[in-house]
Amino acid sequence: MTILSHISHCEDGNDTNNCFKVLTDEEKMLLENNRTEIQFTKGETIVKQGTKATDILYLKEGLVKIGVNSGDNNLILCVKTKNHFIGTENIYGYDYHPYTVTALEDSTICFIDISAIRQLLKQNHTFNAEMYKVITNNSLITYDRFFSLTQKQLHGRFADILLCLSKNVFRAQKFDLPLSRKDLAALTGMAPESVIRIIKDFKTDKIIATKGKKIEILNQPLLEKISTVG
Amino acid sequence: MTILSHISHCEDGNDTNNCFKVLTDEEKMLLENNRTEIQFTKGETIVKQGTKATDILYLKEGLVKIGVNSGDNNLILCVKTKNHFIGTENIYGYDYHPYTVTALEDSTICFIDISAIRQLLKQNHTFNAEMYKVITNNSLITYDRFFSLTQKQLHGRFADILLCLSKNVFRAQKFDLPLSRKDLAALTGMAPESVIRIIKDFKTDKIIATKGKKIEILNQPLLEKISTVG
DNA sequence: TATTTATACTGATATTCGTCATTATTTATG
DNA sequence: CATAAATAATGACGAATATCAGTATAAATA
Repeated sequence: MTILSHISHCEDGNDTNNCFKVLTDEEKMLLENNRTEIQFTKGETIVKQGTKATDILYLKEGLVKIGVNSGDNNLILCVKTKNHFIGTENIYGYDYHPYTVTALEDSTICFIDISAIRQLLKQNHTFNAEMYKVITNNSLITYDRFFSLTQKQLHGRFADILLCLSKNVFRAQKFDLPLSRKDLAALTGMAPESVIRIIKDFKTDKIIATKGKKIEILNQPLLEKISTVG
Repeated sequence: MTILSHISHCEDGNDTNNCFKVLTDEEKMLLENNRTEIQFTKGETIVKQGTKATDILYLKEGLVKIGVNSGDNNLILCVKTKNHFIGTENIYGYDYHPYTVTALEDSTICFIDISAIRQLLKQNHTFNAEMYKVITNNSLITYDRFFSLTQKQLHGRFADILLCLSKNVFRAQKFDLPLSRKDLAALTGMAPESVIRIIKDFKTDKIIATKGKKIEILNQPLLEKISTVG
């Protein structure tokens, strides 16, 4: 399903990163004193592209989409699950949010002051190394999606997203889809009508089954094949 | 031309990074003792996707392409100019080259031992911060290209690449194009025939002029407009 | 619960773009 | 220098996919 071995198409909701584990109690307190925890309800905008970044985000609970928009064009770079950092681009070098983050489910976000993050990166090299891993993983996921969306056609792209949602985001064959058809379109770089048609195709071929917002993967091997064939 | 203010579509060949400037003499020696400088001629593969990474690359002189391939599909993620790091994904977290690096012009590459880089990141936080900037910039460029290739159609995509080559890579209205039509196709996510047709279109509209490998931008404002309109 | 509004779906049509086959031109090689 | 090989260019065609217009369904709101 992917060009990069080991690297999946999107974030993994259960494999938490090790960033916090490597901190001393004192360092944890520093973090604690420099963060604000805020609840967002489904649909709410968490940060908006172009605004000044003063914090690094940590998704404690929930699910969000990372989107880039310009005019009518809409692109969802990726979907982030709980226990992931968001906005690591703003740690050093760029002071504005490069994308819009929106809650797909009710979510709990920690806003961590950038200066606190910098302090920790400076004083705890293991934390620093873990942060590199987080950022590197982001890059690899982006390359993989870049490849998928530019080199595969509709069915392959949609197979990629379905596999990612099933394997990494929900870790189940059957799950509630929190994304609208329009979201799925922005995530796969196609028109919403195309999304609908592909879902229909996959249903007639017994690859998936849907009922309301529920979606179930019936034939994963075939989906994998569609993904690789493109 | 881009969704992210300040951020251009590709690397800038003249704005060198500050990574080395912030090192002490002793640290520079550490680097000196842990690097190997190798010459590559045009067309040579510098590192190959999937192979084990033991070094971080620094392009001292020349021009390279960063490509991802799988089967027949070919994608050029970006073009890197001199004075840029390559393979920062391998600093921590991932031990294999995620892409193939190929020389577009005769190039001089420094292979820097990863452990030396890690040592410097650990002991010199300013160097560390500069490395974050390098990596962040890479991410932003990738997002921008991601957007271009998935949201714009052929003419818009090709305008983006032309503007990038002119403004950032060669810093001239007129330059020798070191990329084949096939390369340009892989860079813009289209068929080589489409590249040829668009070049023809741009020539009939007096937007560009070509002569052999030389290419000249005649109407940059219009090119910018084509880029934004998509 | 009725009414509006947003989302999902469908079919017909148009367009963009890739593929294929062929020829010209450049570059590499004996 | 001649020949082969790679690259570039062109036109005809077809496939993939977007757009549009319309309907059905679900969700939000009065």
